[in-house]
Amino acid sequence: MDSTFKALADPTRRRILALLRDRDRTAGEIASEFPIAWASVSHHLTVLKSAHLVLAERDGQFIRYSLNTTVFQELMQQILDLGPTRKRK
Amino acid sequence: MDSTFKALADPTRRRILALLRDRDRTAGEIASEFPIAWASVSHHLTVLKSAHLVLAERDGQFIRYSLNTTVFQELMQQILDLGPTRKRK
DNA sequence: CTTGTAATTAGATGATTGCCTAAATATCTT
DNA sequence: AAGATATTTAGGCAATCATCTAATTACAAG
Repeated sequence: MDSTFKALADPTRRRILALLRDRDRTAGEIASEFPIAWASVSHHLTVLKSAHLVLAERDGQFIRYSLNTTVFQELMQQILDLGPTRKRK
Repeated sequence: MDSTFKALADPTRRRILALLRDRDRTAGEIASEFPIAWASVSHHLTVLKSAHLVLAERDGQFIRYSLNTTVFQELMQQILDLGPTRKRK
């Protein structure tokens, strides 16, 4: 889970996730939302991919990114485990 | 919220939160759980404090740390906002 | 008010991170 | 096959981070 939290530590990466929340997007669509070089965005996408927070799929000339919904479930559980102790069984 | 996510990015800090989940502890109690220098743990505690994830209170000679429960609520909401779109109202 | 214990702050160092430009790879179009 | 577009990979640089040792602050107890 280390890579997941590390991936979320960067604001650009969190904004990428927010973009993907509504609909899937190509790498270019994502990159054009940021004032940094495409290569840098590509790097961020690699980090998110390694953390399994997003999925990448080639679509012809493009690469389409989407949220990996299942990992968000696990992440939620992790955060719950960090938080204050719940009512005991 | 940047500082919150950054604070969670380090495994030692997440373990500190886990320790505080069950009960409050002094800085020394926390530090003795880790193989690193007390000064390093103190630094981690400062990061957690800056992120408002923990609260510190002096208790005589000691400083007692506890979880800041309210921030965990907000954090949960943040994670929810990053995740896949929920059914629209 | 001096000594001991708890904890933080200061300053330094090596590792990681985020960014860049340039080059490479993959696909589509002609 | 050659050219155009989409995206990633490579190599480098400055900033941030986790850690260390040493010095400092805060309180307690003689």
